[in-house]
Amino acid sequence: MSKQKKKQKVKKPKPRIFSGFRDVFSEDILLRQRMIDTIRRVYEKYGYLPLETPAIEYVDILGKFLPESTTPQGGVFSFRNPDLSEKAQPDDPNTWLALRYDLTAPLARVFAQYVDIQRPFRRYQVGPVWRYEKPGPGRFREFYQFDFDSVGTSSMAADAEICCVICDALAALGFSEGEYMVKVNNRKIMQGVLEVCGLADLEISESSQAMTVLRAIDKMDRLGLPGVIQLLGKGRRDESGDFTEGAHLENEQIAKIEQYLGSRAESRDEVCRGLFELVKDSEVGRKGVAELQEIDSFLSALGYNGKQVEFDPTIVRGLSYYTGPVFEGVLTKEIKDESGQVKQIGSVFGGGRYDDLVKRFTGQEVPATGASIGVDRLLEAMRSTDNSSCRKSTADVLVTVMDKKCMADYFKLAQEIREAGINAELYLGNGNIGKQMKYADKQEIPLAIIIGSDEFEKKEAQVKDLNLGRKLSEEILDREEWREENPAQQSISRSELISKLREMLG
RNA sequence: GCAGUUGUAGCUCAGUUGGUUAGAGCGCCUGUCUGUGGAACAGGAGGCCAUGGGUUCGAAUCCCAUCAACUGUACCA
Repeated sequence: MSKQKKKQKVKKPKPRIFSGFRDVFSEDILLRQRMIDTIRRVYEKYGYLPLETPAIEYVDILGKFLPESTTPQGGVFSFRNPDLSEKAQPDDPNTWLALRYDLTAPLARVFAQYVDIQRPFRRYQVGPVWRYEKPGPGRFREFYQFDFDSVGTSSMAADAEICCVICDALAALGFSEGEYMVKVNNRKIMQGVLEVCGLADLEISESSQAMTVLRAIDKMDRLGLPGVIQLLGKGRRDESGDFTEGAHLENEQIAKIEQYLGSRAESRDEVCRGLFELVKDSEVGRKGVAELQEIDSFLSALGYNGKQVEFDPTIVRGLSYYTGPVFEGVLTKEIKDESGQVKQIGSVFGGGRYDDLVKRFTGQEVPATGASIGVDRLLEAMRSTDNSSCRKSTADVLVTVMDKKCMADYFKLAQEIREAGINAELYLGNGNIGKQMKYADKQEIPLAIIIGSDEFEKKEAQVKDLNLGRKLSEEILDREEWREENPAQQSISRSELISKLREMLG
């Protein structure tokens, strides 16, 4: 007795899940799978090859390309290497492991590690990455990225190609021209602008004024020009009363940057000309403009117009390792969220040129460029815009069980249907026929087959179109009517069953 | 990280100036309906009122702490 009491006192684990992580169910997975397949076909059309790398890397592999960063430990899930005893050398670089937080750093490692890889090396990779940061709506600590990169080429053709691939991928997903846009900028131009403003005390370091300026520009889409100008000057107080310290620029400098941010124009060429005027006194700046012009020439030759790819000086793309052109694939379509508020989806692709990433391993210059898609975000966008007509179930047909003694026959029928290339599920539960219909309805299985003793005798089968029935039921008020009409159901001889199923499934 | 708001059923929320047995809608299960989904009607299950401490004769309600969520902001490789 007392033993039992003790047993009951043992705490049962509460089912729960760590913040920022989630369970994903069939509906979402099926949709994601389909999306990934579509994008993969585009990547492969351009000749990219698949690569897989492990979820866990040594911390220094991921980390230290940001020389003075207060990260990475902050944003990374890291833990002790269990192979090493705690007494082992404390500064052994193998001591700490971490979950990868993107797919680019591991790519650089692979390239540095396998020296004999044929260059240029073009690969795509999809998989989960992990970041230890505050989760928000549509922002998780574990999420999928789908990258493609060209390593070992400094040609602007590679960068132009990245833009093409992003366009093609979004088009393949069903977004039409005008619903998406690739925005391109160049880090060299930004550096040129900073130089022209007399902020050339780069190397850009974590807390420098130049850095604060870039951060401010990066907020353009959210705060708009007035907010950015506040941040360039003294600072900005937000709705909650929190104050963000500004960059304390002189009015003259702010004016220059304002001019820079305003240098948008109808055509890419025009943007380039405007930017050139602005940074012509800076060597890097001129180089950056030249790069953009080269990209423009390729894109124009291929027929990618200004509605698909535009040059946008407000694009910053974080403060990361980018050294040249940077890209952002945005969805311009507006969506409504649950509360009916109109929202912009915004950026779904991001990337750029990172010529120094491999160098930190080998010392060798290995230019590279690429982009990454935020799979979950794009998925969310597709769900709320439209074009995801994915159901929860993989089965096209549910074979119901009327008479359990005939289970073998039902089983055989299901097999027969499968052999004809149609996904068929045999009902394996205990419910009566009503339960089984309900099951098919809830699972969103489009068709159900009913065979009882009558049908066995006549060599027939009842086939019910659940989707059609659901529609018809809206007009039926009375139970009797509902039952007698048996909506959307028909008798079909066994010999014609398969072809009829095919026909009904379209 | 900082600031504000909020934690009551699976979900969305009521819950009086502290008062005895904690409420609704939706969803779920069962039946009306023994070979047919929906609707309708009837019934049922489901709560340590986030957690821990205080104040009080008495706390979902008041106070403190912790945790979590949401919003803004910062950071974002």
